[in-house]
Amino acid sequence: MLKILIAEDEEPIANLVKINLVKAGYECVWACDGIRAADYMMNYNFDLVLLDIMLPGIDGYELLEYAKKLNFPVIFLTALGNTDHKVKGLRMGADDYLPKPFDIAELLARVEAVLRRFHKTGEIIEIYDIIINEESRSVKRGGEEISLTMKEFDLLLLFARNQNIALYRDAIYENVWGGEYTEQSRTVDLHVQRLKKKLNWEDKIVAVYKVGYRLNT
Amino acid sequence: MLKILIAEDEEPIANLVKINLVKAGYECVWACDGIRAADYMMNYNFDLVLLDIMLPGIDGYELLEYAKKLNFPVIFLTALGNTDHKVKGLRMGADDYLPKPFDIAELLARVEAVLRRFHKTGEIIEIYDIIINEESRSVKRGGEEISLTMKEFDLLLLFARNQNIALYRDAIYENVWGGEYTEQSRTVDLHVQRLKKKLNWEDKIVAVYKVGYRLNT
DNA sequence: CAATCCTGATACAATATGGAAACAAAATAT
DNA sequence: ATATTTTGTTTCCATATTGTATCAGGATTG
Repeated sequence: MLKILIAEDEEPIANLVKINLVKAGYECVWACDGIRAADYMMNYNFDLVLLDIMLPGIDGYELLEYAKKLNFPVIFLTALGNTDHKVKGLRMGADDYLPKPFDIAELLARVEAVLRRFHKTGEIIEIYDIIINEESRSVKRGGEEISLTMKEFDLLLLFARNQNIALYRDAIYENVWGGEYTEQSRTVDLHVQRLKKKLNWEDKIVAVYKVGYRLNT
Repeated sequence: MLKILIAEDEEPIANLVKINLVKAGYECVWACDGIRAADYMMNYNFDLVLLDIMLPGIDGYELLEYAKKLNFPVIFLTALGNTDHKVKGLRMGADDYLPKPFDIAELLARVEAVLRRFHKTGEIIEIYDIIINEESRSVKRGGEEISLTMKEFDLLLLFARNQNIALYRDAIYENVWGGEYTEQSRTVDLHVQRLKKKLNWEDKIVAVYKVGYRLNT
């Protein structure tokens, strides 16, 4: 799930933002001053930072610089009409800004736009203790990469997208291999077995008699 | 020189914008209606399009779509307060918007920001202990310059902009070399190897079997 | 419960791939 | 013009991957 840091001192605004972002499916953390914001950035990984430029504690521009150094995209919030702030912020590498008071629909649109721009939206699927990253074609368990071959990865992706659904062999074959499935080929079986072994999922991907396989979650 | 298309029917506004952009060092072309704008886009290459959404001739959203298809970044101009337009435009892939009447300083800042975002202008990227300076086309590690050839640098830039993403060989080839990728060419592999060796990144740029390569960060 | 049909496991063969080195061609500098 | 650097092709080779064959053990069905 995508994680957003809200650095904003006015609690009502922060709450409004948080409620709407959570509703839209993001995980939110609120920092009510500059110190806390810096602290969070130091210790956690965020996909986006919403930064009020007039924050008590630390200068907003310093925080902006810090966020950029950590490669967090930043949308900063500022009072309407204060062109100086807008301009300076954008010059310093903020990825967007939002003038207060803002429209929630606009906030969401901008958040989405920035996340898309930063490739944060590529599909990432978590199943049990495994994280599948489609863009990087990598699979990790507790930070450790599990090396899969191309077919194995495609197969896993198929299962991940069809959890708890019994997949027919011919469907699997056509999805992963692309050609026509011939009855007596054991290719699918073999690859499923190899995948199961690599992931230690002997009990999670199960054979469905006369049909194919299913990933239980 | 960077080339900007101004699609705007009100001549005074168009002029104001043009004068200021030219002063800032951009080359400008003015299109006073949708037909002309589409015509220009078809025949010339722009680094940015400023698009008034309420243009006579062709629907602004259609033009937006067309510009995105041609990979031109778009900032669209709209009357203040019209959130619907803002949101719809951003959702449709506009890269920014500017509410009219706008401040010239803000216009310039947004233009710069979008151009920067689209790599139309110099950029500095840090990865591990390496600093990549796009403008000077130099790469440094702890103050020491690492001398890369042109292709190596372009390749590194591509990886730097797509960290943790598995890049297909054909995509790499088309990005760096520009032509059509032929299956049996080992050019990409060779240059990746040379780059890895020069940077001591044997473990950071990894081969993704049957796909291409990926820079892990 | 037995006959039959699946699936799991293993071994092995074939194939494709990426790393490395050598070399040739083209571009650039001297 | 010559030397040097950069770029791209070719070739070889170890190795990863993929697919087939085979057999043994289970599940299913009547």
